[in-house]
Amino acid sequence: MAKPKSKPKLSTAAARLADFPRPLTTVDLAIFTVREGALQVLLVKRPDEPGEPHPGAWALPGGFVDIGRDRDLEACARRKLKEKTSVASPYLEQLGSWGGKERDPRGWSATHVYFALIADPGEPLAGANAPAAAWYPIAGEGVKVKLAFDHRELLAAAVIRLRSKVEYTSLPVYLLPREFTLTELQRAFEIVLGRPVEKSAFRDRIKAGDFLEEVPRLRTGQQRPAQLYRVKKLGEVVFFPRTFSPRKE
Amino acid sequence: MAKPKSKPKLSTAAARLADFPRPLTTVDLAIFTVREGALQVLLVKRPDEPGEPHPGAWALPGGFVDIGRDRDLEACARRKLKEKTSVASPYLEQLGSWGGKERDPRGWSATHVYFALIADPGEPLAGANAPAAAWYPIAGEGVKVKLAFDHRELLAAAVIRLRSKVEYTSLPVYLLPREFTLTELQRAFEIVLGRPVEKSAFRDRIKAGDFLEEVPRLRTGQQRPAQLYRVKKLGEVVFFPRTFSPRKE
DNA sequence: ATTCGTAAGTGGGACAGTACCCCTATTGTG
DNA sequence: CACAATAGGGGTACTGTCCCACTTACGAAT
Repeated sequence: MAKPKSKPKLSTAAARLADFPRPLTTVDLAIFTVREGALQVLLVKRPDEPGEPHPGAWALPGGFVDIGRDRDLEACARRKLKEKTSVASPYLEQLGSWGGKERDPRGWSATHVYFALIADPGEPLAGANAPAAAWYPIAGEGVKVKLAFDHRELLAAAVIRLRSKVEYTSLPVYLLPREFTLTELQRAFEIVLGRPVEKSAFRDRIKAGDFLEEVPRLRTGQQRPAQLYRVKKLGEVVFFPRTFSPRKE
Repeated sequence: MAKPKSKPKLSTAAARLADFPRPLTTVDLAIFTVREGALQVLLVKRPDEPGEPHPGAWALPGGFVDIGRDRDLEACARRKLKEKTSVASPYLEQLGSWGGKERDPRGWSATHVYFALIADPGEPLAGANAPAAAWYPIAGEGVKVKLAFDHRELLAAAVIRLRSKVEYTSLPVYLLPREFTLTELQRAFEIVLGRPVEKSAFRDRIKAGDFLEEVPRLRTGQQRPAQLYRVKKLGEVVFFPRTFSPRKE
């Protein structure tokens, strides 16, 4: 099974364990929101200290798993999300894992990548010992700045997964505040998908999904007020039976 | 970011690294095929040696990442797949990762789970130093035997992912030999989905997907011979615009 | 007070895709 | 010649997109 063949046979399992140097283990996060009419991702600046790889470069927030504090990978991801945004994310999903010899100069490493959707919390807080953080708009499948490690690849995978799931799920509700209008929700879909969406078809779809409830308030503005809605069960994701607009294109 | 707060500040990144004990890192595989009219998964028997957890229990095949031999996680998965089935899998996909304090008695561990689809290779080879292996039919979301570690959960996730993707992709072609008839392919869909599929609708769907080519041979039998087909591009997976049978049920 | 502009929200009809059912033809075996 | 399974065609019904038009509700301008 997992026995190194070039070495003499060892008699105890404990001794065999020692034959396998352990990879570095990290968790990274792709945290998305909709800000200023664009899909944006939260990036942090790598520390500028001796021995740190990619000093000063932008990267996805994340870091080493702390086997003392983190009971499991998701708890680790939630901890880091909280540290970065002070937001208890309504939506957190594992994207996958990337591991290999070359991706970190400090050695063979494996990272577990999660992606989170949150409502725009405003400018990221740059506390005293908090590293510099900033929202970057998504352009294509990534951002315009260079990213540390293989984070360009991780981010691209996250963007692709997000876009593809938005085609057939209700995910974008978690990019908005708890309460929103149908038009705002439609804009969120359009921003993620990067194309316009038919109003009638969109509203039919949402109605058929039956995952929103009216809240007894209105969004007032210059024109006719809009009904406010929110998801019935926070965290719930509805799968539609068809992809979004098969007729287009 | 990932700095333990209870300890004195260290001056070098290398020293900080040492503060993070590394989790055990493994790769596990859910290898599926269609055998004897059922969806089946390959299991191996855990070694019966001192110090080994869950001795003699059935488990998903897998083992420690070998950072000397495996350039990355997928290579590690392919190596283990090859060792177990001597099959170069046409389809291998990462399912996700599970990590936590409790899942392995040897300590905090993280496993990277892949699932593979292969054509029925017959009985698994029980070589000299190869552990006992066997195909088990899937019942519900798992198998009837108890599994080691948290493998029941991993397998359930794999089965759910497989079933759900079969609703809108061409995946089952990789559960069959390279060449097959449309009826055999339909049976494969039905076996995975666990429900009958309309013949006309099925054939329309396959034709619309346009991923099969005729091979100039026929499957002869007791009746009218059937046209043999195979996928045009090995490894390709087609996504249909709708889930399989929204009208039913 | 009336009019105007704008965005919200509703509704109908054409159209495409396809699930579903039924029927027929084909082509081997016994 | 009957049988069995493959292959394929036709027709209906239903779903959901897409397009267009219309009404509603508010603030602002006149």
